[in-house]
Amino acid sequence: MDKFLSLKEEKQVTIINAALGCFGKYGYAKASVNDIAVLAGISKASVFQYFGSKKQLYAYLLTYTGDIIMSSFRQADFDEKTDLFDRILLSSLTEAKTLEKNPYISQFILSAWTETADEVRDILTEFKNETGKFRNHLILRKDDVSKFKNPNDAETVLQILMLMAEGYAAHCRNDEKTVYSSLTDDFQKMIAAMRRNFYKEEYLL
Amino acid sequence: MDKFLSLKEEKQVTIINAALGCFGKYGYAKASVNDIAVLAGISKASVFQYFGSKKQLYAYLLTYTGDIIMSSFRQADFDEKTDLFDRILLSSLTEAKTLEKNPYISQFILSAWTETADEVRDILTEFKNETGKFRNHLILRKDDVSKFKNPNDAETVLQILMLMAEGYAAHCRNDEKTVYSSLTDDFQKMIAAMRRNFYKEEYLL
DNA sequence: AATCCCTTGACCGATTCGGTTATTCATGGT
DNA sequence: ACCATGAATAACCGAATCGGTCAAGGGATT
Repeated sequence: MDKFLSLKEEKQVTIINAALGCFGKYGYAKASVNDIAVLAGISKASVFQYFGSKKQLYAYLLTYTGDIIMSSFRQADFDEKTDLFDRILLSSLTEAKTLEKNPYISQFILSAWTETADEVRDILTEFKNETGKFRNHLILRKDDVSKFKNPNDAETVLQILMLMAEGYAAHCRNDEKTVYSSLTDDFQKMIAAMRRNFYKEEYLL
Repeated sequence: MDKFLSLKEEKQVTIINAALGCFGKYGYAKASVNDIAVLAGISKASVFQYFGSKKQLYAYLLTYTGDIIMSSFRQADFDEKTDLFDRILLSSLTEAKTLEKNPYISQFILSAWTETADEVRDILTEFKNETGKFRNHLILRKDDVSKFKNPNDAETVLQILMLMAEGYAAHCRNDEKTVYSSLTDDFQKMIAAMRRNFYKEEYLL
């Protein structure tokens, strides 16, 4: 795989995105190496030259995406943000930025979690153990609840935001032409409106 | 295809769901007739016995799902509901009921809209023309806006609800074990909370 | 012009593709 | 008990595609 790493970065990104897209869309079994090669604009033989085998390519993508997710979550320190909406917003912005550079990462990871192909079962269990513990940042804290006009709404709002995030991700994935930044602006606007209407006035600053 | 229609309904549903799931998940080219047969618990030869060819099966599914969508939308008359939240809720309930009976319909239709296989291009354009005009029911009306404490929030709330619906659909699709009715309860709770916090008090009854 | 390395068209055996056919199986009438 | 009949499928077909290999180009560098 050092063969692959010595390529110029732009070509690497093209190939990686092609592979992420194919595996993410079709799953391991149905995604053929030829599909990936054609989508990346190179020959099938080159893919094997770079990665050795289909399984090794898949394994590389797992560690690649795993590293990106980890580092982007480490970089944005959630513990500093003490407000529920701020944490939600920061999480979304982080994810949007990652997606902008590499649009197929979330799709790939999502498919990896439901992948059942025997050939990659071993490396998948390893991957799941490593990354299974991220995303505990969005829990509802005690001091969040008290800010709501009606404290019972806190749990409901969290569910709303979760659903929105899912829909947002699905939306991004389906529409490649979408400019992420503008969508993110809309998302910020929505969250601001929610906070403005659900919070007690003294917490609106 | 009369061969297929003379089967007992339960078996029909099983086969249809298997086919919808495979086509929806993989797309026309990658979904093989064998996949569908195995998933439905029948032999591949039977599929050809029932539908003649892969393309004819796909065409049947298009009209099948198209009819279901149309009739379920006709049945729930949206024009009678004059409130934005009521219309959203009714739309969601209708969709949830349809999904409960046939979980893969939305996935199939979604994939059909991005299908590019040459072999089914002709029947797809026909299908898109027929069904392209439904779903204009969720437009924001003039009398909705005035109910908001801040009229500017109306547009934002509509976007939030759209995102939630997308996330809701994605959620339903990924988690088969989910009891739809309970999820629908949660959804109702969320919408109620939104209305309670965004509307002027005189519209809360 | 000889060397080197990267890329790829052509090819391999094996599998799977959409589709067909001949056999098996269940069932009901006699 | 027997057979006739229709439904379901195992076995099969040629063609295409699968993951993977390899030797023949092609473009630099010396």
